[in-house]
Amino acid sequence: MNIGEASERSGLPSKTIRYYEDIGLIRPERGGNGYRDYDAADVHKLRFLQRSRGLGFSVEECRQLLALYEDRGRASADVKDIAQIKLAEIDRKIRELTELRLTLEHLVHACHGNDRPDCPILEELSDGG
Amino acid sequence: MNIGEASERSGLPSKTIRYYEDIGLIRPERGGNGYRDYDAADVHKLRFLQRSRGLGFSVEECRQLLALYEDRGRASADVKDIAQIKLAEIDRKIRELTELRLTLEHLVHACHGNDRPDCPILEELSDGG
DNA sequence: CTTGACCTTCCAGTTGCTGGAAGGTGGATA
DNA sequence: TATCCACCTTCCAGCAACTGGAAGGTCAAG
Repeated sequence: MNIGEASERSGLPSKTIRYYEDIGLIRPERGGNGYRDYDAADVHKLRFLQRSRGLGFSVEECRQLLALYEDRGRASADVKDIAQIKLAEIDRKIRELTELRLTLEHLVHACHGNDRPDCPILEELSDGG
Repeated sequence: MNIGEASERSGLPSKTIRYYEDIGLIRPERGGNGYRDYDAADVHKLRFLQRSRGLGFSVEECRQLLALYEDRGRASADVKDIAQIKLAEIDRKIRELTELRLTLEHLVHACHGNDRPDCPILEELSDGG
């Protein structure tokens, strides 16, 4: 099938699919007209990529996961390791954002938000609290 | 003062300070030797930038905040608006990351993580659950 | 007078795409 | 058969927000 159909079936834009080919994640056949020709296995891989990217794995992590996925003899522990590292990263991000949220919310509440020039938000940014 | 000292006092790397000049956020004087020469007001702005970037404002938002900060007659409501939009964005990010976390945690728990090849994480990525 | 820590500019790379230009191909229609 | 349009191709450029490095100028100390 052409890239348009592969795009529909995988949920990835054609541009992204070509990009994934550029960086060596997939290698579809080519037809006599130069068009890329995707088979079911290619679409499967593309969906795999779409889901793992959506779960927050970086492209390089997806490359590892894909390699593990294609290696029928790999240990599930290898996959679990990657996922656990990712989980810790997500936890850290959530913590950081939550702190940020608190600070910002505090500032927003402190600001009366009228047409007068005095503003606790700018004061905090300026003075460092 | 030279860029090195401005860097120490503001907490921003010299590279970043030069970059902020490139994109027009600050304009320090130049000495006869061509070195940038920062005064207290410059360092103040740099610290302002350092804090607002740390609070998750984009560089363009920082530019707006800086303009508002320098406009002695601005309404605090303008600043509050920007901060509230940012707050909503942070909330959305936290929600998304929390969902992500749940999915991943579920997968990690389901995977026994041994040296056998069957792995629920890869199965999920492959089949779409 | 040389060393080493600064400073300068400029160019390239990072991540993960996305947009657009210029041009070839394929199938339906007039 | 001509033409049209949607699709495909490649390549180049750009986004955010820096960061790294090369090549070279400046300055104070020993």
